[in-house]
Amino acid sequence: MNFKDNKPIYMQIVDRLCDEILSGNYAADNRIPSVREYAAIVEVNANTVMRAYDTLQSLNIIYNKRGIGYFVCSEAKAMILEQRKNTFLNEEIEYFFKQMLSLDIDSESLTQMYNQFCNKHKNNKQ
Amino acid sequence: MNFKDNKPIYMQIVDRLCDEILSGNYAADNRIPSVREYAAIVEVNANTVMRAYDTLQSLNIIYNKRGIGYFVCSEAKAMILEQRKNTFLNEEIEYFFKQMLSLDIDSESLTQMYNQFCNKHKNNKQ
Amino acid sequence: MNFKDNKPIYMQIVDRLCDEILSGNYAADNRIPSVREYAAIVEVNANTVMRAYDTLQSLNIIYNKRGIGYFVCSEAKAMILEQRKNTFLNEEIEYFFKQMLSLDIDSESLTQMYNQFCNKHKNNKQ
Amino acid sequence: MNFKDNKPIYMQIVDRLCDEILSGNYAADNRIPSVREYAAIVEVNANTVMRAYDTLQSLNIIYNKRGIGYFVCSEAKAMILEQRKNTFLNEEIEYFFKQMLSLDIDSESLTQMYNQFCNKHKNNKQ
DNA sequence: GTGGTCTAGACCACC
DNA sequence: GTGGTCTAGACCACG
Repeated sequence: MNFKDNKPIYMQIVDRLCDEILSGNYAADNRIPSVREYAAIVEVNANTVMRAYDTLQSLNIIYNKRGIGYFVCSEAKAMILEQRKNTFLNEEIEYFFKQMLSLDIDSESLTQMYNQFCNKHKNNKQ
Repeated sequence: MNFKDNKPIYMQIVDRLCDEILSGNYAADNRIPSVREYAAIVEVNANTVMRAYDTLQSLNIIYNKRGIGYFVCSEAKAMILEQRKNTFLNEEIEYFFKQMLSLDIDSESLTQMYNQFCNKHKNNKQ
Repeated sequence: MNFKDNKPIYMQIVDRLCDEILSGNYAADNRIPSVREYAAIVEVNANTVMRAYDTLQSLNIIYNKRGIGYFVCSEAKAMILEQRKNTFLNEEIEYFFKQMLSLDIDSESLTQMYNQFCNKHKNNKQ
Repeated sequence: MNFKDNKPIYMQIVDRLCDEILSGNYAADNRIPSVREYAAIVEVNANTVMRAYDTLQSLNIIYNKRGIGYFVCSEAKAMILEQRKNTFLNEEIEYFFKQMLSLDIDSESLTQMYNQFCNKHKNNKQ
């Protein structure tokens, strides 16, 4: 896995696991790979994965069965979306709008760009 | 000044100075406050402000007259806008649209939120 | 069975078996369930139950007849009570009293809470 | 510092720091020792102290000023007491009462023991 | 100087 | 086998 270096690796692992859960790759109440397995997958130290799992656990996205492993919470998807929605609405959107103002981009051109983006995205999927 | 946790303080100072330049608070070829003065204003270590000034200088937004102080470049506004436009269009907007997609926010509600934001912003200025 | 997180599962099984012996559920010199049976009852790995039985054996609370099963020692109840009394008086009570002091809980409210607890406990038994 | 081994070291550091805050050793809005300093004091790896500080921060007992250090929250004492009261009332007291029941200790003898404990404690302080 | 992240490797309790 | 804790040491961004 390729990590960006503007964000801690363990947070990028958190993001990745969340994506995998949202995509249905790891379903509710299913076991996710062990710390060591996942460390091998993403080619990272086990401690770093442990920290990611720790974070996810404190966010109620995964839970631990002692001696067995980590499992996806039944409400994981909802938790992830809620989590993301919160930071999006509370932090990201304001900064984004400020940028639009200072760059003099009005809502019409924004809508236009968004539609373009959606179309491109659709085509990529097909 | 209140700093956010997700961004280095010196970068937030850079942003703030850019905003002040754009707003006309510091005009082209005028002197901006000394490092120490500005450090007092924003209540921050002088080294941190120094680093912000350094950054601004390397972006051709301010320049230094040794022994006198820092001055706003004549093309500062243009530089800032170009700078912002680049990172906005190349990096931020894509991430932002992805978030919208995954959070199921359509362009109408986005437009709505933007209009709200603009109104709030106007009122704050008055 | 619901296990708490702050104590090894096998110790919680030890506690539970002791409670069952004290309550007369398993009488002296009677056979207790096989490791596998008990593992099924409490929904736990057989190894974990094995470890609990091991512990109980080393405490002279149960004994093993090879090929037949585990049996309650004749002095089991006495052993359990002695055991508990020891750790209670030597370790737990001091910590408990310290907490009360630091949390400013006086003996009157403690008595009150205890009476409440006893009433609740009675009702549960009925 | 002597650590017990029935509890993770970093949690014992958390406890110790809380005690020091309660005792007034570290007052509200004052800086506590740096991670490395504290590691030297308690003779432990810096990572372990870092983890303790992390925990305390997530409990709103200390906060971080970037590049400067950790500081005691203004409401730290209240947070600690609330925290401790919660675990005491929710977890410890029930176990304690169960022990009393099974050991046939009534509330009178408990009160007696508590008074003894308090007297001993007073004498130690004098 | 500060914290923060990461690695490598070890040891342990527990399941 | 699992996670959890700890150490030692490194590197880095930040103030």
